[in-house]
Order: sequence, then structure tokens, then C-alpha cells
Amino acid sequence: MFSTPMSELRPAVSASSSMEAGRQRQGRLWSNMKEVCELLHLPAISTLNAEELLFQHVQFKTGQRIHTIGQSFDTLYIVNSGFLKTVLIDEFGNEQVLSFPMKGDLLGVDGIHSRHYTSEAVALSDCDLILLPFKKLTALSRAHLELENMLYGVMSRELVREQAMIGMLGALSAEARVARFLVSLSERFAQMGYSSKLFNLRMTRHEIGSYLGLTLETVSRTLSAFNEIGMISVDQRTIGIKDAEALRSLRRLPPSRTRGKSVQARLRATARAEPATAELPAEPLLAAY
Amino acid sequence: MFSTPMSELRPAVSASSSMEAGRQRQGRLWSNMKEVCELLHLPAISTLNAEELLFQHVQFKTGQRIHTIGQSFDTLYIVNSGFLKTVLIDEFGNEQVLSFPMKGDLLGVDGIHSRHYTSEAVALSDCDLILLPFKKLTALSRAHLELENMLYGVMSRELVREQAMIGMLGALSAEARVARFLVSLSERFAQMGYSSKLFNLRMTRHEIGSYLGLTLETVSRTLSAFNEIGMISVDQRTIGIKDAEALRSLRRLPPSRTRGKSVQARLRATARAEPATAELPAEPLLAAY
DNA sequence: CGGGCTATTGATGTAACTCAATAAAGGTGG
DNA sequence: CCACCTTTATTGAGTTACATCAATAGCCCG
Repeated sequence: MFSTPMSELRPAVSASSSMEAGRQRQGRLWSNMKEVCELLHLPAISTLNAEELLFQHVQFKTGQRIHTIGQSFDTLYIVNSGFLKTVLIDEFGNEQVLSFPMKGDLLGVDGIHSRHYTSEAVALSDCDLILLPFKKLTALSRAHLELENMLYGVMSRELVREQAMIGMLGALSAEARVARFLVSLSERFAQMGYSSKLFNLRMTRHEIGSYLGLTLETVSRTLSAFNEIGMISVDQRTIGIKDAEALRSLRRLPPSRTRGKSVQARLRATARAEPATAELPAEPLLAAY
Repeated sequence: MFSTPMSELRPAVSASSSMEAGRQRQGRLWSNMKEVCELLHLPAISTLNAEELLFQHVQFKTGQRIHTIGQSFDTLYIVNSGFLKTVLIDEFGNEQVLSFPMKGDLLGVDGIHSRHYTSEAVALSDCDLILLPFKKLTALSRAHLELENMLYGVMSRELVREQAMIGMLGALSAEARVARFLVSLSERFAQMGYSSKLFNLRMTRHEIGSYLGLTLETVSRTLSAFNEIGMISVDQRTIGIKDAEALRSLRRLPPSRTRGKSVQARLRATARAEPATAELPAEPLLAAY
């Protein structure tokens, strides 16, 4: 079973315990543009005859890699179903989780620049992805303004998401990070039509920790703490959201870090313009477990 | 002097101590496509008559904002000269520095998705920027393949850069972050034709700290420590790089975080393929000041 | 020549990491 | 189906890297 022939060309990154991206054709195989647009939460492209253009589906089983670092780039992927992670791998082989893509998310954008993927995507569950050959996409986009907008828009959205991530890693406490992580998962599930109150984590504590810049123990402890307070219920990978509002407003800013001067300057500047608006005199601070 | 009339529509983010983006026209005013491509380190676009298409320059003085959060988006900027910072501002007015753009960098990509900038860009020195009206750019790109590639490429590059940032924030120690920051600055300066061995920081310790997810004290102390060891020299904002290699290889991974399982799995998988290659038995560890 | 930024440095605190032990879950093969 | 092994999760005790608070001194600018 470990006998995959190592046909890879990449260094440490090679076929894992599970097998390599062997795209088996089966199940529902093709999507048209309309379905693709729906997945991306975009208005369908009117000028495009939806039935003509078809995009192929590919299935991956849990543990399989969609693409590896350094592999040459030629296609983007949209997640049609299933859960994945994308990771960076440093010079020691350590994984750094970058995202947990799920239905509607776009994969592979990082490969455009250098024509090689710079991250690795792995299926955390059985997945169904739609292949978007990049060349084909850009060619099409020349004829269809809306598609062009979509492409730029989706890439920009990805960038904004990462900026938010940087902000979170740079400024929030462990508890706040975990809380936000749960909230954002909950919202994603809601958006996908699942329950936002009760769901299963598809990733390990270790992966969550990597994603949030924390250790798995800290993640575990924080979840337990939230459980104690009654904000959530935790049983292994089953999470129940009991008090979404508390989660949402939970922040314990490492206070003075970026505050102080800047905030005061801003207050000064707006003082007369806005006569003491919503300034939250002392802020909630419902951390402390 | 504080009497700017507050014509803004944004909440806390409004005209600061310095004046608002008042684009004074002067100096060298226009660039053609060839110059733009050079700035972005891209091969010039052959199919484009370089002289016809001109892009306007705009100057900003130290402290001025190029764009603010929420402001409606319609143009990208390329830095022609000068130094800037881009920041996110959270619900309490805290700044989170996202990047320090300089010559050749692209600004404003985050605005494409929602048609509003989601970050704020501020000049840290007098700057000269080139305006790239986004509509104009995309229109052009339909006729000129290379320009289209450039656009996607630059956006993708930006994304990759942010992914690297996330990796750094998620996994590296304070010292490693500061070291890498110095190295990357040094490389940027070299690339711009300045000395890579001696340069001035354009930003405060506070801004560096925000960028790296550290406090200004930690940044200051770390610089002092590097100075003690002789890796660099520090005098206020003047930095001398003494031992670039040491800086480059300085990492003190908070060890087990992401390692352990993953690294071992990988080693196992490649064991036979690569008969014990470069594994650095105990790793350098030249931290300890 | 003040007065506000900015940087440095020290003393102290604590959030999060590390190490370690246990237990529960999940998968595999007999 | 049950023993076995691996992976994952939980929890405790001790450590430490970094933050916090505070005091001083150098810069820069009007």
C-alpha cells in the first residue's frame, strides 16, 4: 500500500500514504457556466450561452492532494462539495495551514504568478471539484466582460480575506482567534445551507492550531473553556454554537499594541465632526475564563 | 491648519492631521506603458505603441493618505518613488500594518472586489505614484494579451506575498520575524539600486511591530540584541547589515508546533526515494542573546 | 528652547508554549 | 467481532517568550 512509485518530481513533497491525484471519471461529470457562477455567488453571465461551455468535474478522496508545491500551474479549481486545506511547507517540512476551502471556494490562484503552485491543497473529506483551465478562462473573459470582472473580483476577494487573516494573526489573542474561527465556520455552514448551530469540524486541532498560529493544546483548552462558560458545546469534532453573539464580540486585544496614539489621533480629528458617537467607553471584555 | 472641512463620508476615518489627497500636479507628470512595465519588472508590451498611452503621476507628501478604507475604488497605483504603509483599521481604531510598499509595488488591488478600498495607504515619505485607472486597464488588457497576463500575475504575486506573511506570523519567533524583515528590506533596497548593507528605516518601531505582530519594545530589544551580537548595527533608523547570512538563517521555530507528525510522515514517505539527504541533524539555533 | 514624538532599557507579569500522561476514537487485519 | 495500533483529543504542571508598565533620553520641528 505504500508502494506508490514516486513518480513525482518534487523534493520532500511526494505521494503520501494515500494515492496521488488520480482523477477518476465518474458521477456527475460536467457543469456549465451558470452553475459555476452560482457556486461563486455571482450573477449568471447573460451573454454566455450557458449550455455550450462545459467544465469537467474531478473527484478526490480524503487525503488526496489536489496539487503540490512547485507543480506546474494550468488550472483553477472550484469546490463543488467537500472540505480541504491548503498549506505552505517550510524548509523543515513543517506545514502551515493557509485556509480551509469548502463549497464555492476557488483554489489555485497562487499559481498564476509563477506558473507554479506555491501551496499545496489536500482533501479533508471526499471532494468534488470543478476544473477551470486558466487559459480557457482568460480567453473566454476577453469576450465576456462579466467573466473578466468575476475573475478579478474573486482574486481580489481572496486577497482581502488574507489581509483579514494577517490582521487577526497580528492583533488578536488566542481566545479571540478561536472564537472568530468558530463564527466564520458557522457562517460558512449557514451559507451552504447546513446548520450554523451544530456542525462537525473536518480538521484536527493541530490543523486549526496551525491555521490560527497556535498550538493544538491551546486550541483544545480554549474550546474546553468556551464549553465551560456555555458559549459552545464540544464533543470531539462536534461543535454546538450556544451563544453566537458572545463568540462574535469576544476579543481581548493585547491592548496598547497598536492603539494609543493612533486611536487618539483619530478621535481628536473627528471630535468636532462627530459629537462623541459610538465609542464604547470601556469595552466589553468578556474573556476571562 | 486643522480646519479641513471634513467633507468625508467615512466614519472614524477622515482627514488627519495632514491634509487629504489633494493631487497637486507638478514635476514629471506622465508615464507610458513601457515605463510602467519596467517598474513592475515585466517585459515591455510589444504590441502596444508605448508612446500613445500615458498614465498620470500624482505626488503625495509625507503623512498624506492615498486612499482610505471604504472609499470607492476606481484606480490602482504604482509606486514610482517614496515609501508608504498600508493598514487595516479595526473596530477600535487600531491600526494593523499590512505592508510597506515602495518603488515598483502595486497599490489598491484590495478595492477591486467590493469596489471599495478595504485598506488605507499612507505616505511615509514624499511619494510619486502613477495612476492606473482600473477600467482603462482592463479595457486595454482585452486587446493586449501581455497586459492581461501582467494584471493577473501581479495580483497573484500579491496573494503569494500575503501567504508568506501568514506563514511567518503563524510560525516564526519574534527574532526570526525581525531578522526576515531586515533581510527583505535589504533585498528590496538592493533591487532598487540602493545599498543593501546600509539603509534607513522609513517606519517607526511601532509600525514595524504592528507589521510583524509584535510590540515596539520587542522590536527595539531584538534590534539591540542583533546589534550586540554584531549581526547588524543600529542607530535610530539607520541599519547596517553586518552578517546577512546569519540573519537569513536565523530561525527559532517554536519547535513542535507544526512539526512532529507531518515532518516525520514526509520523511517516512521519502525515505527510500532520497537516502537521507540534507536533514540538518540538530539545526543551527543561533538565537540566544 | 521647550514639547511632542520616538527609541531604549529595566523590572515584572502572564498568555501561550512545552512536555508528559491518559483516554477516547478510528482503522486494520486476523 | 475483537485485539491491536495509530491518530486524535484532553488535561495538568512547569517554563518561557513576549507583553506590559514605567522611567529616561535623544530627535525633530516649530
